[in-house]
Amino acid sequence: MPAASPDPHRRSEQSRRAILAATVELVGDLGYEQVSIEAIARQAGVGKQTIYRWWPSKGAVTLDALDESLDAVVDFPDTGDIVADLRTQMLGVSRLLTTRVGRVYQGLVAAAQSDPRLSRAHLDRVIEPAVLACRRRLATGVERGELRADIDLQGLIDLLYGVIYYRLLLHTRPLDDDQIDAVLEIAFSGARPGRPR
Amino acid sequence: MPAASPDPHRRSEQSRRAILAATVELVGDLGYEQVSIEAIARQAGVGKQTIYRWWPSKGAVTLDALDESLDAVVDFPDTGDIVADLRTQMLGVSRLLTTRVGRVYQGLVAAAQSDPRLSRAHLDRVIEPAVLACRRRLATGVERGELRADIDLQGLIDLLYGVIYYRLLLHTRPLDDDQIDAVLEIAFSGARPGRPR
Amino acid sequence: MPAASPDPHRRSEQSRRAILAATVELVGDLGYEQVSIEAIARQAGVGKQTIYRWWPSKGAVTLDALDESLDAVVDFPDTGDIVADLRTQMLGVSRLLTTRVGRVYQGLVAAAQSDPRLSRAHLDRVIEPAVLACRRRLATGVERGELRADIDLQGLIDLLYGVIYYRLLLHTRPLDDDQIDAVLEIAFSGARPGRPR
Amino acid sequence: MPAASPDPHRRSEQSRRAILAATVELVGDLGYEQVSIEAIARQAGVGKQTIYRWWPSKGAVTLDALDESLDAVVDFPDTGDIVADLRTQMLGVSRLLTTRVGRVYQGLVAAAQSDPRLSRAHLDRVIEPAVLACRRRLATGVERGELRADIDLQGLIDLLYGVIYYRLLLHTRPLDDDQIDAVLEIAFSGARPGRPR
DNA sequence: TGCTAAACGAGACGGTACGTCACGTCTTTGC
DNA sequence: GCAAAGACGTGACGTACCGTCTCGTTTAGCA
Repeated sequence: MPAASPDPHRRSEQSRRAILAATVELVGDLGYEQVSIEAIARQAGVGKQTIYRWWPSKGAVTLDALDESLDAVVDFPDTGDIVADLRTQMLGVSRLLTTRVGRVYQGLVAAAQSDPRLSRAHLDRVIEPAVLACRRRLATGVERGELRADIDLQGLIDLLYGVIYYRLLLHTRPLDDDQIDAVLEIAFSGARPGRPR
Repeated sequence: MPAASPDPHRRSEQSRRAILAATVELVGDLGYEQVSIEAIARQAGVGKQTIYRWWPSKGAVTLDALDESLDAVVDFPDTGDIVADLRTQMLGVSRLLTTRVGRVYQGLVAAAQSDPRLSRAHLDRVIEPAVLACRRRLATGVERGELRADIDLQGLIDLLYGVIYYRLLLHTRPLDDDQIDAVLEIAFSGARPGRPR
Repeated sequence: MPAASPDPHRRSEQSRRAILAATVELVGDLGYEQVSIEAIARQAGVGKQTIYRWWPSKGAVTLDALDESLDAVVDFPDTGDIVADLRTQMLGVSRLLTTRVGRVYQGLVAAAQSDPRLSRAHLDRVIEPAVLACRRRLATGVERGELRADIDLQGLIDLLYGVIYYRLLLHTRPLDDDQIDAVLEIAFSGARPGRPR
Repeated sequence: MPAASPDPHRRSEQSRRAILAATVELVGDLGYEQVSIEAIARQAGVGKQTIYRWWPSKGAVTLDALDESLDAVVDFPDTGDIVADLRTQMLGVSRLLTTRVGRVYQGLVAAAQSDPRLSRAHLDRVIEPAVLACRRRLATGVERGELRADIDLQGLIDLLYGVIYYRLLLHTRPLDDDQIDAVLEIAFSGARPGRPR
């Protein structure tokens, strides 16, 4: 397979990396609002124009910076036990959000509140792939009879991931193991009494 | 008994109202980031210093402005049917967040991402009272045998309200009736098959 | 002749003194521009309104504060030697302007540059009385034959006091004894050669 | 010979000119105190930062603005008649100070009262060159025997220019022809009687 | 001696300008 | 011809004072 042909006056990969790294570092350490594009350029040893040339806004840089840190988490395991697999994945996400990546993500969501294009990009590039992967895993669970066939998959996904966002954005601490268990217990067994377990 | 001595130089209620009203209007119309304190002062016909005298930041003004719009929603009905009552309340919240108040709330949460004191105030003044009211209503449901006695109430609350935040902050449209039904169905009956309904 | 009717609720002499004293102290120490009316009120332990009630501007307060420090200097001695008497008086003025009073005076003149009413008041209350006193002493000198009868008295006064202002306002150090002698030598004997001394 | 390395990012001559022109216009028309840096920036069509980048204060801008208007006046004619030449120059200065330049100069001196660095700059860039030029012309007069050899040149200069400052800063009208003649008469022939003319 | 009205301290108010920071654009120089 | 450097016009930041306007609280003179 031949290498993709590079642009003749191609952008500097080195600058790109430096910018994204500086973004993660600064936003992770100081918080999104406290970081200016000028500061990122300074930290990355790059001219401001080089940022403006390739990204429309600080939020867009942040999204790109985040993107590379998030790839791993989208994968869903499939051990045959749907609840255990969800627990594994949710725990992974919760833990990742405990690190600097969490601060960056908080910043991204904050920025997206006032920037529809950024919000759109966030949905397209982060949320939708994750939801799709989750939905596929849940569908497998339905096929195998682990889940009720009439379940509203979107509702289930919203329920499970809503908790994580709620915790992240309200700055209550991320879910720990027990809390994830409690949430999964309710989601899969229901809150009403009388169900045989 | 002498009358309590009133403050000699008390703050102007008229200015306070004008500032909060201007904040709701501007943030609701233009979005949080697009609104400056100068614009709020201008719109309210007030000096900037009058804002800075009484609030530490734009976020704090926003929280106060929101506070007054939110009082109604905290109340939980008690008709004897816990699921129906939750549906009523969640629908009320979802609908309120469809209005300008929703934009204001998005702004508040965004601001709180970079301002720990504001985040704290948000939790204390908005989240905690709402959660408490919800918990009380759920506790009543447990007493009446409508809910499993061993349920994790906090987990249930996180689950239900997490969905709302998830929708609000990701700018997917707020929950409609059917979606609320689907969420409640899962939360109260569980996703696993085999439960008699 | 009936006594002037005093105000029934007359102004506080104590406050007046405190304000003028605070003005001399602050302006003398920090410089005119660096002192605000709020600072004077603070320093004097007085409400702002008490200043605004009695003076139209900071410059007016400064003029009043100065006025009391300047009374002594207007007096001209008359020992029979016009040059010696002028030397005595000019030296007194120059020395006074070395103290805090000098800084206050600099402030007054600066303020008067942008405030015609203040400039007018300065002329009427400070300059004119001093010039008048000087002119009277010079007239005596003319009568006694110490001065040429055809001399332009105003020109002579301008010349002598112009030097003092020039030094004060350009912040070159005030005239010392020798410099005053040199100036008087020129003014009274002329710069052209050939005059018998 | 290698070219001197030019600054890579040099300042805009156009903005500099616009700022100085706006300063002369505004200060000349409205008075120094009445003009803010914001107004100068507005009038010049320039950002405030561009002023603050290159000047430390309004006074410094004013000094630069003045500087260019003052170059012509420093020159002393030399017709061989020292008194006539001084009359020519003093009249030129007095007339210049009747124009907008006079208002600007009043503002500069006022500002210098509270700003030692500005005062220093004023002395170095305006006063000293003028005094030097005057001293040179007077020295020529001494050499030619027009002036007494033992005259105190600095005292004579202070005397002559003190009058002009006195008039300018006290807002009595600038010297006219006759007044300059009177002053020169005294300075060069003295106030005492008996001198042959 | 108690009443009344001004002057008082305090300080909130609507404003203007301050001097700083960051924005996003533009231009110049160097690799 | 992209990248660094950084000046530019713009505009918001948060602060300091402006001069005006209440507030209660002295404090005098008149009753």
